[in-house]
Amino acid sequence: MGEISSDVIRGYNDTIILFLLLDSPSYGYEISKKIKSISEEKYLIKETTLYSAFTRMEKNGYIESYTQNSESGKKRTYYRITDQGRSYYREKCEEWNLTKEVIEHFITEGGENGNS
Amino acid sequence: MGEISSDVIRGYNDTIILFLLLDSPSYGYEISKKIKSISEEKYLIKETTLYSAFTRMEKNGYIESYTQNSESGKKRTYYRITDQGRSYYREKCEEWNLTKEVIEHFITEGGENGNS
DNA sequence: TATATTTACTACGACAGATGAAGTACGACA
DNA sequence: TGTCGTACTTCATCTGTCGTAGTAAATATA
Repeated sequence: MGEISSDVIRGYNDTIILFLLLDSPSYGYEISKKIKSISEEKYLIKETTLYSAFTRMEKNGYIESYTQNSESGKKRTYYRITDQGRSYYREKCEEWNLTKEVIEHFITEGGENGNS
Repeated sequence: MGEISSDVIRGYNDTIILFLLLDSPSYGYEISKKIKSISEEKYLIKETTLYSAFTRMEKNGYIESYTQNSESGKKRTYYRITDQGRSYYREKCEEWNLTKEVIEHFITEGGENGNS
């Protein structure tokens, strides 16, 4: 079920969100649904986590917001990735590869290794 | 240099420490040196992070401490992993594999993908 | 012998990101 | 009429990390 602890993902929520903005602007609800489906239900981002990430990233210049009415007339806040956001995303991808390598030195695969 | 951000490692410091206790008890200073060398200088855990992890994990029952004098007569606090600690470690290894899979859905390798 | 460095911690306060709880508001559907 | 889905916002709390600082003994260097 929801096996993934938040402390693990913590450093990557911004990256995940930016990934979903690479091709076109989007908004909170849509992004949360996409995270759910792309992760095959394995990661469900919390609403508060998502919206506070938007605020933070807009402050940092990684995304820009604008409001637009949906078909039904209801207003939505859309987010668009900036050039800064794109380069931050690229950095995080590189960092991920490094981090992965480092952590795997401390992980044992089968779960063997435990006595003597 | 120190490319790895703490938010990424955050969920894995405990796991890293437990890994280093799997085979034999150890103490703070030794563990920090081992993390440095095993990670090929890519990850240097902060002293405060390390010692607060000890406190937390002892409270959680993952490790036990005892003091022992080193050859020189200086006292050290050693930590020994418990059975609970071993099973927690195993869980975290499994969680890692899942997390890795999930995050990689949102990472683009070459850094391509950026315009339309 | 005097000093610097390494070893081996502890205490404290600050901060950032994640979260739970709660509330708002509109449209669709039954 | 009421519930569900969409689309958020506000607020207060928690946890882990980190900077700063201090202690103290052992070892290396001058």
